[in-house]
Amino acid sequence: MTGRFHAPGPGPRGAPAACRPSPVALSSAVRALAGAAAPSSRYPQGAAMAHHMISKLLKGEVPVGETVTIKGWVRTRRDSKAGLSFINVHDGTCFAPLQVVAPSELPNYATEVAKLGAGCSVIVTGELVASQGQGQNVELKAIAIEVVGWVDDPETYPMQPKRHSMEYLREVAHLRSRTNVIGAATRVRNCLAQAVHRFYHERGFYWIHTPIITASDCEGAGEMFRVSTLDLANLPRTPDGKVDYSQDFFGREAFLTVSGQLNVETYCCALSRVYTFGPTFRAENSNTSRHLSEFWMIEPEIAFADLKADADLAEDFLRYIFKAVLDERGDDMAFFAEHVDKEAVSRLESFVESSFERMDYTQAIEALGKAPRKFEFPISWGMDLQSEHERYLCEELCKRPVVVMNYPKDIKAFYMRLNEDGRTVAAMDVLAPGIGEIIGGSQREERLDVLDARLDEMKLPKEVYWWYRDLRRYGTVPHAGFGLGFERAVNYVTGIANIRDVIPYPRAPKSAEF
RNA sequence: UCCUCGGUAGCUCAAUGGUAGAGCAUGCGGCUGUUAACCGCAGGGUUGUAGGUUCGAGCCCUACCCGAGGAGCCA
Repeated sequence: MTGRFHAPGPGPRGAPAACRPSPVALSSAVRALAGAAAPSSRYPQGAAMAHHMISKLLKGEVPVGETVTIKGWVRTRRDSKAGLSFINVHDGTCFAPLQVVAPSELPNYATEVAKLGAGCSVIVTGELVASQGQGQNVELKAIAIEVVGWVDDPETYPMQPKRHSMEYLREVAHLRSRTNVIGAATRVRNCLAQAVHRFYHERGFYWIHTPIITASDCEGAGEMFRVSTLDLANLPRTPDGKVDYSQDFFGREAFLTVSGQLNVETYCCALSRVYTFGPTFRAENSNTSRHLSEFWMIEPEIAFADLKADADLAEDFLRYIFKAVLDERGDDMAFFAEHVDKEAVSRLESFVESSFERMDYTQAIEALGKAPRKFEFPISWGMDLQSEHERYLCEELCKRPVVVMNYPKDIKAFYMRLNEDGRTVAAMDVLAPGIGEIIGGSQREERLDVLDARLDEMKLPKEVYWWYRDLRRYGTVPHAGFGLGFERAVNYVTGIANIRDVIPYPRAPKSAEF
């Protein structure tokens, strides 16, 4: 792979350096031209931003006739013997590239422009004009094209102007961000993340930065990654032969967090409405299209709230962030609908207009019993739902997201609130078509005696939960929350099937090259 | 981790146990206000790795590596 990290310079068939115009001289001319047309803003514009984003040009924010400068990467070049070339340049600010029309009169046309190919970086100054061709409203009639970086060996440049498989793109993760599909997924992901913060900010929630390193493994959600500075080849031992963690960095065992929930509960019971949004780590050996070893999770927690309020919040929340994508990323969503998943846009549109189906676990079991099809695993009350059952509920029975509530206590975590019936807890899962469980949440057990009884029942040590129990001793309140797997939400929105394609650098078992 | 399927040119894929091919990409030429342009020519291969069976293996067998789909765990 190191062979692909070439020093910048002309390609083997590119122009020799002596033939090229001085980049310094051209750059200053370009800056002077661009400065006059710089977009206005109430915030200062740095010199580095003294050029135009392609998104603004295509949106018509700059009038035709203006002289503008763009900076970006070449997608394709088509030559016309009428004495010009068409160069599609993208800069990531929107889905579409801008078509640059390069006349053969350019001083570096034969030596450089005619040799441009996919991946080359360029700075183009020219006049914004109405397009004579189909497919775009405006195009850039080039006055000067500066080649900033050549593609060292076009024959082995991994990105071609064609459809690549998602599996292949994963192998070139450092370059796949230049493709249509990953670029679109990146913009949608950002749109969702911004909408998450906006949603909570508008409702008076505080973003709590819960710790990434946790010093106890009492979080109870599966395998954890150990954090240690001990020398693995020479571990300190206690007299009875065990590893002596008192000599480790934190003086005790430490791990990467699998959830911010327990920590954020303490802030909830003081600031009322809080949420976390950060990375989460699971060391499970999961090889599926829905699991990552490192993923991002959003965990709101609300005080003086029950399970219904929790489900209401989940619904409002998802509707809000999906609406944001429809409002802000129509270009990218149109691409997903055309090339990735036909339903991508219509699914979101119906999502923001309709409510979730809600049913109790007990009702779900009944519905599954009446299902006009056979399941590989028969289901009965007290069992956890299998993937096939969840899929049936949301994909076939309801054909939209379903909130399943009030599960048997024996299949759920210790902190979930025990219901009046004594055999179920106030837990909920939101199941989305094609994804499965996208949200898991619950009302928390706020009664100390009931919590203690649950800890005993599940043989969990009370000592390590001392601070969590304190919340129930000092001014306890009913509270509830949930966790949304951020990447699963991006999968759902874009229609991209594999979770490894909606995060820049996926971490999974045997997979962390980049 | 388990089950199933797969790995052939830069990419996507063909090839009855008998000479390893196409499209796209790349290079060169032609043509054209073009739109993943089009036409022609050319270069490009230790068939995932290591063994084995056979006169002969891309194809059959064994092990391993990697990937995909499904399952479990979960978000």
